Amino acid sequence: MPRTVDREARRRELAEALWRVVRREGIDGISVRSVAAEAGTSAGALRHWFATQDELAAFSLRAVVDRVGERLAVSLPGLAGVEAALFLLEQMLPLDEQRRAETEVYLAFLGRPHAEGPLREIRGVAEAASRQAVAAAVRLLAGDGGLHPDRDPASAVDLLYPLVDGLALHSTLWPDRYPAEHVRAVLRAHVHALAGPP
Amino acid sequence: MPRTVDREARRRELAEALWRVVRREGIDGISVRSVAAEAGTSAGALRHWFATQDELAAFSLRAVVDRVGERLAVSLPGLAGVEAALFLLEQMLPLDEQRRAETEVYLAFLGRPHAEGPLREIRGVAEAASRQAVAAAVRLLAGDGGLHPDRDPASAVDLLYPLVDGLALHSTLWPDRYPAEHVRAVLRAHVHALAGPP
DNA sequence: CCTTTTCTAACACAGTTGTACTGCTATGGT
DNA sequence: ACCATAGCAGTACAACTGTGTTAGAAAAGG
Repeated sequence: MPRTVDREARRRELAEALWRVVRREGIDGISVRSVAAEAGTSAGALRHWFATQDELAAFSLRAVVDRVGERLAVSLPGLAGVEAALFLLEQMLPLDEQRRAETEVYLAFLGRPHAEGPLREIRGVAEAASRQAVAAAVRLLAGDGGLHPDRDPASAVDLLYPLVDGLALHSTLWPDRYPAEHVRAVLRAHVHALAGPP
Repeated sequence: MPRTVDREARRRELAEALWRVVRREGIDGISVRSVAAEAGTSAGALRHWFATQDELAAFSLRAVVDRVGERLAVSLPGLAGVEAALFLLEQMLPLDEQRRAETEVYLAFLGRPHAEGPLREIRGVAEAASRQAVAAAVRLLAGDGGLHPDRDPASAVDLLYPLVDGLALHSTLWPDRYPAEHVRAVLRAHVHALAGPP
């Protein structure tokens, strides 16, 4: 048998090259050739792994979404109540280099609101997952006295969810004005306030 | 002298053609030819008004930002306190067709966080203006008993500002899941809550 | 060592892109 | 009436794009 390569790992590797191009040059910077060069290979080789450019883009975006999803699915490291909820929410914020990369790439793919096709579908999944993660965080709060009994969990999610994405957006676009500590502080302040009466 | 055209109006007209292309096909849909066709003219004519594509893009984005800015600067129509604050904040949300168009176009230009040049500068101005508008809204609240004395105005802005942009983001990307009424309701609920103790 | 499979590079090609340039048209001042 | 010129269309061109095609290299089994 001929040489064999870990197929999934290879595709992931090429997707990461696309991420780097997107972060450096924006979504317009993506081309079969530029991504191939970034990955240290050729356009022909890239085509061996992804039949079309759209397939590469879809795979790359899905890889980002999956990575965040995996972090969200992991059991919380011995935390409970408010701390557990914050841990969960912070998985969706650009608080370190890895999460910043994820947010930037994801943002780059948002420029076409009405887009159709696989990319739109992936975004739809990501959106639903994000909202569910926020809902899970609110449930963690509610189960541990972190949510005041007079507060409606659904309303708490309605506010917390856009707040999280808004913070992610600002911190990604203006990391100097809205650094990780600021994002974390605003989030913590609000989550702690949820323990009080409305 | 030869025939003369309202130069600024003509440029604005072409910018609006670019908006339509961006909304229909996304930021990638922009090309000298596609925008010219959308405006019912030729690529050569477009070049007569904008030396380069970047100049056209910058002018178009600035036009969006200016339009929102003008609405924010207009004196409030006989409102005060909470209602005035809400009116101000709602100018930045995609609550009708015009504002939805603005938000979509602006979002389309956000895909390159680290971008440099005029586009980045315009975005910087828009970001600062948005934040100041939110701060103005909070001041309106504070001056009319809409902000509880135990609340810190700066903290209120720190939360309200990303909330507004997060709502705008969600409503633009998922108008079906987050329609105008939902956005308005979440915003009103939070602003009214600011009158209570923290 | 040799065969077979997998992988890669290189080239080909048609289409699109931004920009430049040329010349035509119509208009307002003289 | 005349014509200088703003406005515009059309063409040209080099660069780059995505996608095919083809031939060769690399590696694991016999």
